[in-house]
Amino acid sequence: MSDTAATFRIGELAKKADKTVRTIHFYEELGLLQPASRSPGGFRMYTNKALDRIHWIERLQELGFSLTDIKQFLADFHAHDTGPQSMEALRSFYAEKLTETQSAIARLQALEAELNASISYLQACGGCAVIEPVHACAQCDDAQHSNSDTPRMVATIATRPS
Amino acid sequence: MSDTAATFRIGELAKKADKTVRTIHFYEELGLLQPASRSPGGFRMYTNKALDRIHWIERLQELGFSLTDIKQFLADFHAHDTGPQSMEALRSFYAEKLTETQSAIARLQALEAELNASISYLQACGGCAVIEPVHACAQCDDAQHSNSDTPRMVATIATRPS
DNA sequence: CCAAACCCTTACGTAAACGTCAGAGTTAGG
DNA sequence: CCTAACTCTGACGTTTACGTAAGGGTTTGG
Repeated sequence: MSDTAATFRIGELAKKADKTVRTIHFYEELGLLQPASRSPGGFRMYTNKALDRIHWIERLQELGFSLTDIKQFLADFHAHDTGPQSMEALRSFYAEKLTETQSAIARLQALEAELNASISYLQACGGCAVIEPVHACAQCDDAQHSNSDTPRMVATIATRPS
Repeated sequence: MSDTAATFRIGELAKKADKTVRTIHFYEELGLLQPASRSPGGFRMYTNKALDRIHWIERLQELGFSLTDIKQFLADFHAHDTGPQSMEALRSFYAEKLTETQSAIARLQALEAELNASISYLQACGGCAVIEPVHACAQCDDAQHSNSDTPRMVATIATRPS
């Protein structure tokens, strides 16, 4: 964990987090991230905790959360004030996303399979199916691809502009 | 494949495809889908090929394509006019997305693992870590979770609003 | 103390993928 | 032929996650 208590300004935080200054401002507007303090002149000062927070936000975004989802969660989280309640909020928040993530993985794997099928089909065939219906394909009218198993992702696109 | 040559109006297509009429209009604006014909009065008339096309678009969207990506591809595709060239365009289009899909799967699996770790951590601990630093946790200061292996997705959120 | 490099707030701009009227014409059933 | 249900073409609205610029102050190295 990032643990030195030094503070720095927004530009440096932006660099460390690989985000723009505007993005950090924006997170603050949404209530996702507060500076640890302000300089005498009004500059936002951050510690490394802000960096952790940004990384956390990034992860949640990768999981498919919108920033407003995250904002909502933070509200819920700080609403209950006892530890176990908050932890339960966090746990169920994660649990819900876990199942969504798992089904997302399953969907992508199905699509991966379809892509593989389409690609090898296209490699086997000389391009015939793309323009003409499969049965008009002369050079590869064999077991490689019978009339019936043209991958949908190939068959559909094969039709010329209607 | 959908193969009856009957034609129908946009509302029916919308129902079959589970899209709104506006969405279909929008696809047409982008050049992704043309009606097979128009009625004497100017209504768009579609065949089942339109349905296939919509399903194809859906799949590509699931793969992370934007509609303008798809539009771009269709342009490329119809630009070459020989079969093999078009099929090569299609194949490389799919091939590129295949690798992206595979790394997307990998990323999601990593996140899945993190979520699992966080969830079981939160279940083992009574919620202590959420409010106080882990070492202040009284009831579960054992091997279950030592100071060092708090999942980042738990540790980060654990800090109260700065 | 002076200038370059930062930072402040305010506010309008952008792209994607549609949603939502509005006002008018078209079809299908009775 | 009449009406309800459907469709047409604009055209402006919406959300998300920032980008971009304007017109200022603030810090810091020399």
